[in-house]
Amino acid sequence: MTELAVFPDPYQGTRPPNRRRGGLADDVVLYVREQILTGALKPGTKIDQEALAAALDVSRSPVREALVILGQEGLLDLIPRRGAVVADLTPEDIVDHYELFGVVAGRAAAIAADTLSEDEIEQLRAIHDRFVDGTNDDLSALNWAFHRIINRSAPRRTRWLLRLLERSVPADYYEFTDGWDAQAVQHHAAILEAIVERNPEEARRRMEHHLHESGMAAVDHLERQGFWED
Amino acid sequence: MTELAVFPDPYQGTRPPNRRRGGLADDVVLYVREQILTGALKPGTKIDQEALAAALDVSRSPVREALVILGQEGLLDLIPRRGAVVADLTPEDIVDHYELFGVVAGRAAAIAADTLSEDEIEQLRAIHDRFVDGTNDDLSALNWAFHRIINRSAPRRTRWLLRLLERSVPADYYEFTDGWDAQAVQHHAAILEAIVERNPEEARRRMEHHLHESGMAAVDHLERQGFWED
DNA sequence: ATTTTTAATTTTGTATACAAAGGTCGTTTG
DNA sequence: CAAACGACCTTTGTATACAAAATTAAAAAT
Repeated sequence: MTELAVFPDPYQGTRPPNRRRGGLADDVVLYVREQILTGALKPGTKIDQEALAAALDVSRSPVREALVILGQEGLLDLIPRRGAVVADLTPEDIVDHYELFGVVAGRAAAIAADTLSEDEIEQLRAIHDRFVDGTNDDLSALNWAFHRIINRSAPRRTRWLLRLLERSVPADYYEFTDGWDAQAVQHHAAILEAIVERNPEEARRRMEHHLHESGMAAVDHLERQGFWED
Repeated sequence: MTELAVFPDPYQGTRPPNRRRGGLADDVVLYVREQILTGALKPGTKIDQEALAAALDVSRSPVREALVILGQEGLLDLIPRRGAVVADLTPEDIVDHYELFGVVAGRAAAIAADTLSEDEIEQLRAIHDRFVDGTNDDLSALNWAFHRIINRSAPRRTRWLLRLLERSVPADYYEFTDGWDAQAVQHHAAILEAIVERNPEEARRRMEHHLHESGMAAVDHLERQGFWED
């Protein structure tokens, strides 16, 4: 409709024809979140509900639900009666976010050191070995699997928060570039060791350190990608 | 409409006549959240959108947005195509939640010990003094003010998470009953002391301890209130 | 009598319609 | 010329309408 291509609409008709898992709102969330986290949508940009709906070929109902979700995630500022605006996402925000991620994931790691069964620790080691090897598999998937085993030992509310923190930050976009994967291997090895030794406090410290460094890597990568240009 | 009074509708016509701050969705969120956190709505209860809309005399549009928000807060489970159900909220969940609150507020306290100005520390002491006194003011408000000074020294994302964690848990309902206020005074004094001494790690530890004990008090109080009866 | 099938009903998800607040732009007035 | 006002247009928030999935009830079959 409008010639201002805020939503270039690469998804036109791309949605799987018949089968649909969640609702349309989920699609909208995924789309807008990606736009924000890749830097396509800059902070301060106003979200035009109508335009977004048109771009994704849905009505404003699912769009509005999506905006509410992204607002809760802190990616959008929802100002009553005047719409949604892309929230600021400064380097400080990223660092802070990963620091929070650190204290929560650290808690999970401490619990894991206390409660993981020998069998689960063995699984963890197996995944880590393939991670060290690095040639065979998708590193991102292995990284995810490693953290998953640790995190699922945490109680429900902690898992809930970890999922929330995981979603609302650039992740897949930066991981395993440059020498980061080598760093991550080191970190994972140290965490695994602390868990094997049943040392919760050390596991916590090392997980916090891991996430701290992840935050630095993320900021670094985003800067190089020109995320904060213009 | 229906004789099954799932939503007894005490709010009928109670909304301020003309002035409205947020949207209707906020009202619905407040209402349902209160119902859940006071135990009026038990875990597993299905939320009937139509009935809720009728009870609050709004349409389903704001109701659906409210349900999305409460889903994000973890108070409701939203199952696609089959609606919203009140999420489980076991003693373990409460304890876990306060533990998370602890690590995040602990981070804020550590930052406060590092960065609060002398002037802000003086404000903190003043509020604490009135808190100790206890006779003049609303303890709940003073408690809030105390934590607010500490929390606002934290970076943006941390403040965001603290707000989220604050909302989605029983708080006002239990605080300052029995001997809890005496406990809280002790805790606050210890935290203040660590901040005055510019000792971040001690401030963090004491804040974590404070929130840990708060969680215990919350569970204790909820149990006595019959929150988990039936 | 119990289970399976199928038709009817309810309830959700999505689209559309409408009212009101917000923003825009030109005009007026100091 | 700048600030203030006002008519017009846009966008949001809310209500309603409609289609499809899910649930319930009834009927049929084992």
